[in-house]
Amino acid sequence: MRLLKSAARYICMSRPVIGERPMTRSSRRITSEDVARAAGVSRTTVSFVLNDRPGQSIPMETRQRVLEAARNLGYRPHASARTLAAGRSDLVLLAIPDTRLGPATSRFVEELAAALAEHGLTLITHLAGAPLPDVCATVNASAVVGLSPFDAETADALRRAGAEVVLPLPDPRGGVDEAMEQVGRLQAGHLIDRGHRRLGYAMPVHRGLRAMADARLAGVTAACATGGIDPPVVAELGLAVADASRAVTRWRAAEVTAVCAYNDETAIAVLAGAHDQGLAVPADLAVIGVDDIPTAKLVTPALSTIRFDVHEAGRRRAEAVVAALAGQEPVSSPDIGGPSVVPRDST
Amino acid sequence: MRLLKSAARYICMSRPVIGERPMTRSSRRITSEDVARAAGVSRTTVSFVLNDRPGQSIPMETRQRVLEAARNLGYRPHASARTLAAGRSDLVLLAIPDTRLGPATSRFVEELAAALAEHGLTLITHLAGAPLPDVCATVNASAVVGLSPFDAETADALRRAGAEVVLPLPDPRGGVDEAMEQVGRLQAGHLIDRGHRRLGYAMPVHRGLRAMADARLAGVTAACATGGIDPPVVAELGLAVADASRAVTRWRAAEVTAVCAYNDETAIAVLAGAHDQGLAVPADLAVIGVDDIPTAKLVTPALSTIRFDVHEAGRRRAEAVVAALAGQEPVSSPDIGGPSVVPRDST
DNA sequence: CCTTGCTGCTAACACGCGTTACCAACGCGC
DNA sequence: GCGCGTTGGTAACGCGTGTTAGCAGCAAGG
Repeated sequence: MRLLKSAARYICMSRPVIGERPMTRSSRRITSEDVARAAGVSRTTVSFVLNDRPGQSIPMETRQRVLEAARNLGYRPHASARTLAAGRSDLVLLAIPDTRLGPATSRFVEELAAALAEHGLTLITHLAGAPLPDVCATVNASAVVGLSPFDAETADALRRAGAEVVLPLPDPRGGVDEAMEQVGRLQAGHLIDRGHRRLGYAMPVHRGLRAMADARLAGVTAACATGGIDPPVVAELGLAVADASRAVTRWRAAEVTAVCAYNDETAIAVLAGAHDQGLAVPADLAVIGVDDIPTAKLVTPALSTIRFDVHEAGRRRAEAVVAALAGQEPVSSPDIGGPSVVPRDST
Repeated sequence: MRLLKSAARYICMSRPVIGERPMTRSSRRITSEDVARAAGVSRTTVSFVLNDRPGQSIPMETRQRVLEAARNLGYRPHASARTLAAGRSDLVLLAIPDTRLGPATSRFVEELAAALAEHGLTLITHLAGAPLPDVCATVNASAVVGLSPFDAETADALRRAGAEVVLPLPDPRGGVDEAMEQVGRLQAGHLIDRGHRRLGYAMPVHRGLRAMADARLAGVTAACATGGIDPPVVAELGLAVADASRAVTRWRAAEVTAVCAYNDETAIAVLAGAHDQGLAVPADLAVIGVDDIPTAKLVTPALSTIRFDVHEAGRRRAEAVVAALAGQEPVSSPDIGGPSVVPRDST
């Protein structure tokens, strides 16, 4: 029987199929049948033991025999077969937007992956290339997680592609991301506390960042309203000295004394612009960024910024995913956790 | 028959299985059988048409009918089933090491993903969390790609986990990465060209970067030998002003006039250290980094650096993967393509 | 007439696993 | 003896697909 099978495979192999390679080493995969044979039980029993199926009465002695056989043989269940049979995969897909991802993101990913792993889930990240729903379908992800809320259309496409859980869900209130707004509020609040009465906002030109930038700007605007001052003077700039210099000129003309930047890179561009215009930071113009990238404390003057508690954030997001997979459907989008101001020399 | 099947599923659904959610919307997946029924042919024919199987004579009319049915129904083949049946997946796993990934990496990923997609392969990236071989087994990746060569042990584990292709392979010559060495040579060559006769090397403390840093340092050392000067004075530093300041003191004591930094972030730290010591760059100390991160041109003075041609590199790497999957086993590790010097104000 | 070959298609198996229905053995109460 | 529950397991089906062997139908050649 087994002989027949491998004969068939051999014939198959000998045909010049495109992309087919002769199986030189590790000729055959170790399946649960091998484990069963080695332990002297049936495949079903192996499955029961390895999956710790509750409600089954399997004596400790048999259990040990199976586990040992599996370990000795180096058995690893075939994920696709498992997915196919169970109708669900252990994969969580993290969609990272078309933006330059910084160290904050990277740490968030690590936390998320670790927290999901504790629940037997595997995190896969997707940066670019194939459209998200396609990738989702290809890997049979049971959950898709984004860094900021998906729009309704994308969320729907992902659902159709087989994802059971999509987080964060589009915000039904109108798409403003609460956590990002909070970041903007912290930036502006810090500057207002230091006595600034006229703020600027440094907006990135990159289109992919627009949604997040708008949310942060909304927070800045809100804080200005709360503090009783005018909304910020918005200027767009790319990561170039010339751009930044132009923006600084505009702000000076509007009597702006402090600038909230979309992120630390943009903030560093503003620093360069101020330097180009011969302005002193923070005396002539204060600047605050977001992210606390490693270079933030290395530039001159050291950059004030907003830091996220990514540890907490990753863990919370993971819990939300697990809860949603367990059936608690309407989990609200968990916020990026505890942003806080890191005051340095630029404000 | 079909009725029976869905009845059975209903019963299954009604049990309170852990993590099982009632199928509210999109009750059933669209399978190739649905397409077959809609087109009035057998499932086999559908498979032949959709996979464009050569050597089958299927009239254009039938072909069109099948394609149209598939399109109308929004059919998407179930990846796990496909993988299970074919014994091979369309997934390529990109392992990104435990290092802060910069924009250069991000662009490389985009290129790689696009190039692989042209061959019907899907790129998945893995940043951290579960051990790489486990992830590889979980997604049934048919190829695993790293940013720098794997060590022999890891490569072996990946093979055992089911990966058919692992790139770049461990270098049999002794583990020095040719491309990384080339980067170091360019850095040192540039400085020697400018007349410097005594170089320093800024080594990151982060352990995960050590292998790559050693390779780059080897390149610098080689260039020094070629130029007939002493090997570089190596100093370790973290991304903090105090660290960098100490390193700069050491270099000054050794009469170093120019420093090659592991990457741009480290280089910016060196700039901060020089500033802290009241030194002028490049007059007292020249500095060159690697990566050309966006902030490199924004700091004062603008940082000289090495830029990769990531477009070319991603494409070449993708071709190597495709070739290896097609059976050409001994593909040598393709180099990161065309690094070049970007001279700015810091040298 | 029979053979041969081609066209267009299908039945049936295999992939590796989770799951259900069922079974043998045993002990216990009647 | 019979019924019944528990323990410790197994045979068999289904998941959705790729692949192969094979089968009608038809035409051409002998």
